[in-house]
Amino acid sequence: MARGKIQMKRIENPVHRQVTFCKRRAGLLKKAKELSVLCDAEIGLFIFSAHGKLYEQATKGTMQSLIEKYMRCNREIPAEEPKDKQPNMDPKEEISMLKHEIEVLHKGLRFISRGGAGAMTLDELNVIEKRLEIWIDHVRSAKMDIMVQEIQLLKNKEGILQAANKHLQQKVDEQYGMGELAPMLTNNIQYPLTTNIQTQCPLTIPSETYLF
Amino acid sequence: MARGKIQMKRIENPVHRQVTFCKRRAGLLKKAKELSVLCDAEIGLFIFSAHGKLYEQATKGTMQSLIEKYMRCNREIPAEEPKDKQPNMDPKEEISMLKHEIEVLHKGLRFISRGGAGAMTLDELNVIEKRLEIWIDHVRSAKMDIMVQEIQLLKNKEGILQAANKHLQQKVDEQYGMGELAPMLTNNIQYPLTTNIQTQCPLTIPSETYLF
DNA sequence: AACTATTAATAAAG
DNA sequence: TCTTTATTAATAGTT
Repeated sequence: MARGKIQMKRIENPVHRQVTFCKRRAGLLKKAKELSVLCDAEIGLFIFSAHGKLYEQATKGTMQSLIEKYMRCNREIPAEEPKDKQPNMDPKEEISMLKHEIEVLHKGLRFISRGGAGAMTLDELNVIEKRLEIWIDHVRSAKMDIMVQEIQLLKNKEGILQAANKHLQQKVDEQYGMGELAPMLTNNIQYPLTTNIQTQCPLTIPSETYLF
Repeated sequence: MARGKIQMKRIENPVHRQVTFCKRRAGLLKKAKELSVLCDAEIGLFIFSAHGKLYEQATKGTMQSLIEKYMRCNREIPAEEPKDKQPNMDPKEEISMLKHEIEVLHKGLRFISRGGAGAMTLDELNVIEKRLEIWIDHVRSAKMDIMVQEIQLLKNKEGILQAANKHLQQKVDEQYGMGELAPMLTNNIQYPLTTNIQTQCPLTIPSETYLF
């Protein structure tokens, strides 16, 4: 537009590039403003320099509100509203429930925000979300394994005890039947079953203690 | 810039305004592109016409990613947790408010499960992430409760069986001791313990099946 | 930064 | 709307 035309490609000379950036940036912001004023349009414009510095212009309101409007426009299907499971409920109880739900939520948010200091991209958040799920899975998996193991142990004990019990009951029955029938088995078999079993579980699993 | 200069105010003639909007919009988008190319800048530009139609341009990547970058740059003050502004509030209004908050979270979840095709802000995604954790917690809580219950049940069974076993063992010992000592107890007590206990667990808990 | 020769954008008209 | 055209605005290269 002056003293000769230029090629539409990256200006290699850094000084020229910086100067042009300043000039054209100003021009672009100005034109955005003009378009907004002249034609009653809402315009959001942000420019990141090559070094990452931000220049912005939001006509009619804040950039935030414009971005929200932009988001709304880009959303196709609003999807249906989730209905209440229990339509009729005590209002106080309902408030309490909802508050608790939100409170827990905020607690979690604080946790995250303390760790993941501030700014993250969608991809980063996706990764973290996956990580969280994986972490939760790992902890849960470990706990599940332990609990399954414990359940199996208890079942085994139960089986052994029942077997022992059966034998003993049989013996008792035999003893009571001695009046009519001669005893068939008198070999004194030792049942160590009642002595070696530990009632105590290796783990306590309080129902209110979870991951965090 | 042609055939006379114009005042920098809204063009009242609708036809003129529309024409100018078309022309200047094209010009602005073009200049944004040029600045981006020439100076290696990232530019996000969106224009809403007076009637709400959206025109946009995002150089170097998607508008979504640019908005995220913008959000990051603007994230100096994280803003405090929104406390309850009005401690005493109309219950119905409060319920409505809280429900709305939760509804937003549900909306976000739907977004995620659909595959993240739509557009969301970083904050919305953060909320969703928290929501996922809460849901995982709820499901886990329910499963934990069931398992704890089951373990308790098994422990109880074990106790009963051990008690029965002990009694039976005692009886057996007494029977064997009859040769030297007269039987002390001959009342035929029935032990229903070995018959009523169900070995089958009400739930199967495979260690590889988790929440999703 | 300021200047200025040129080019680019565009207001008004067709 | 699209094209043309007269004019202004933007700006590349220079100081």
